[in-house]
Amino acid sequence: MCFVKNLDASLKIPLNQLVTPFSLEHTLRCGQSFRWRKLGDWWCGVVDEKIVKIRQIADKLWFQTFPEEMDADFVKNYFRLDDNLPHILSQISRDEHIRRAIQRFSGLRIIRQQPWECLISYICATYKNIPAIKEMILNLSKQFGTKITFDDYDFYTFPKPTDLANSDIEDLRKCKLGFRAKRVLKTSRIMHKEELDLEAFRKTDYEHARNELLSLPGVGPKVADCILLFSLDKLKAFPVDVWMKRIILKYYSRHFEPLFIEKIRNKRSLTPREYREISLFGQRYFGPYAGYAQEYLFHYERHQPK
DNA sequence: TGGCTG
DNA sequence: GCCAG
Repeated sequence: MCFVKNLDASLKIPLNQLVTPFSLEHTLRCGQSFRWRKLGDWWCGVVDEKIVKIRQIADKLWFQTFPEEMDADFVKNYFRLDDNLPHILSQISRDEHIRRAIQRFSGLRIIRQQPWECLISYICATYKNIPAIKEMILNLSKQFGTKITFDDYDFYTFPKPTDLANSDIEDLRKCKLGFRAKRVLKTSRIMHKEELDLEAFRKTDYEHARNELLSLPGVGPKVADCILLFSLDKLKAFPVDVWMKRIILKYYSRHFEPLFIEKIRNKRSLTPREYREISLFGQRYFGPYAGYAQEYLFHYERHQPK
């Protein structure tokens, strides 16, 4: 077990669970990111060009990065430890359903992902489940990224825009992207030409950033909201997928017209108008941190026995 | 509103 | 879940 070296080789981040509640496990298992796997006691992921190896023991976080050594601020930034979670949770704590989810998954945080990787990941996520998405992202990284070996395991960095922009559509298809290949290629070319500055959207408002994202091939309302929430600091974004629809039908139907509920009940996907109505409800009902509410409800419902 | 890669 | 028709 040479992989599990002793903790002395790691940096420590003490967490005061009262002020900074955090659960690494819930945060990495809730399906927002596709790049982490658990090896022994450690979670391992690729962030930027670094391998990050991290574990939590009670109120302490231990981590190492490779090849570049990163400090605690890097980890704090990635896991949004700067969010005032107690305050956020008190804000979204609107009813018994969300309170149950918060209790069950306390410490779950939204991750601050890299916008470019997040963009491509959620274009790929269209009409796919989480394991399939993880596989696509891994395939893309193996094919177009850079291999880094750490603790006897191989990791691959996520390809740069130029790598995908200059790729052959057939090679993208081989990564099991299917009809998403064309969308990924087109969007990569736009990003490669730097026609859109994703990072800049961190500072602009939600509406503006969203409209810009919607201009990209493969980015509709749901994908845009995921990118805004998971990588662009737009915590009011309220992505609506099949799970969120189920949650609305199960717990929140009384907030909608009966006719509306009937319409969405039996069909597979929402029209843009229906999407908008549910998403706006989420933002109105849960407030400026609606995205956090969405994550807690989503993760909670996915763990409910059918 | 249906078709889409496997 | 997005996009073409």
